[in-house]
Amino acid sequence: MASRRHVIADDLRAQISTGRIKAGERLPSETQLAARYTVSTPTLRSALALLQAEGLVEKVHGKGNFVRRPVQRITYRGGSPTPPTPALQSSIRVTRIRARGHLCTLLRVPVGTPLTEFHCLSHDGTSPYGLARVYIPRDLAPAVTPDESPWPAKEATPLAEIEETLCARLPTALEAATLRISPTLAVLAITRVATDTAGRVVEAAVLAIPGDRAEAIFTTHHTADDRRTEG
Amino acid sequence: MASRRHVIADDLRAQISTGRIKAGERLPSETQLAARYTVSTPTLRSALALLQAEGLVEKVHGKGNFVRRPVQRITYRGGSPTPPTPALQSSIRVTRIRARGHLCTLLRVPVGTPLTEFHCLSHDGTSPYGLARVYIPRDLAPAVTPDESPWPAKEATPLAEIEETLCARLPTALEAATLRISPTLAVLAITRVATDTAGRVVEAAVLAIPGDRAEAIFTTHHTADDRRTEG
DNA sequence: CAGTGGTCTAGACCACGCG
DNA sequence: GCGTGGTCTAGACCACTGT
Repeated sequence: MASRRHVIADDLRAQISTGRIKAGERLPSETQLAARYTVSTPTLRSALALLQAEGLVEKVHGKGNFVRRPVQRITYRGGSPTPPTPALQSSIRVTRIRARGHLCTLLRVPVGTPLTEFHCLSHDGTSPYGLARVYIPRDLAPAVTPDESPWPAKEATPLAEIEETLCARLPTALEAATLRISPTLAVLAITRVATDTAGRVVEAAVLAIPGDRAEAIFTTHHTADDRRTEG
Repeated sequence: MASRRHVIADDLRAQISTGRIKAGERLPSETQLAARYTVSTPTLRSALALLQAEGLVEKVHGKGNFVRRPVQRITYRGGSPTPPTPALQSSIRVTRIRARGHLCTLLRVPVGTPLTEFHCLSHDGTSPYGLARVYIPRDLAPAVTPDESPWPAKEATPLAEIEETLCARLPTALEAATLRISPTLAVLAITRVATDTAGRVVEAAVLAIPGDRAEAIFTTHHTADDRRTEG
């Protein structure tokens, strides 16, 4: 029942949580740990893989295994048209692209429609923790440049509805690399589509947040007359 | 860049998606596959582990590796006090427990408060796919028995607000076993807390849905005066 | 360069499912 | 009992990071 790797993982987890191995610190090398626990290196590595999947340990090739700092939890608040984490450092890259494939479905536009893409990576100090790709039809966001407010004002088109679809999935190779997480650590993926009163999609956003530090909160108010709209 | 396991996984994935290996079918044994791809068994197993994590293949000890049937996607609709998947077979177990630990925080009740627990496992035919644990203070759900409607009527206490918190995490050992998913496949975890107009928590639910087949949708309607009702 | 993790091998033995 | 997957070993060699 209790395989060696679980015993080792439990022991290391305990050492981390009790502070015997502090956050940010490097673990002994895999060879040393394997010797200490008298197991082969593949076995020890599989134990570390468990801690990786939990987001507790980060492996850095050529350097070692490091205890991850207890990251502050990222809270995504649903129902808001504004960026998920407004008061955050983030590097934004703006590109002009044309709609194709899945984006056409999301934005309900024909293939080739000019779009503005915001590729946004949120940081907390050195560690990245949020990846957002926002797509806006260019005719609705006329002249957005990196110098201006990166999040285009939407007052011009009154917002009618925001639909957010969430799922848990493994990160793509690109997402794992960008967010510096293990490819085995699931991300919380949020697809947000905002439509205006005319039924046009004014914004589609695809967000990926590491599962170990993200949570999304949705609050639904029910009025006294029990108007059960929604779904 | 392209490690052997990825090449093998890509090949098997292609064979599955093109239908050369059909859903429900058993793959050749790991020994056979290892021979076919001229790799060692651990390498082949690590390739299968990738497909497992994607939810494409299910391993059954002593029997073999099976291609999972393309499960219909489970859609959880946010903002509703009713069970997430109403028209579904589900086995419900009702227990009377007393609040402790995390439940006290969730339900905002002191330790020892009598609760009714609904342990609910939703099925689609033979395969389980949703695990829900619903907790209700017993004084608010006076006489609920398995024979009655399992979901207590809430008309007595007008609902004011529902807060749903979502995160992506690995399943607990119990969840993985109950849902028959690999422990490496993330679940979408939803914690739903419903409060009535008096501010009391009338229901707290903890749901776990396999990440490969679940998505949660939240719709937010914005009225002209930008009043943030729910959805 | 030395030290680290990344990948892979060719076996071994154990645990499970089924006839 | 036999075939299956589950776990583990004791190495090997490659790739990356620092000095």
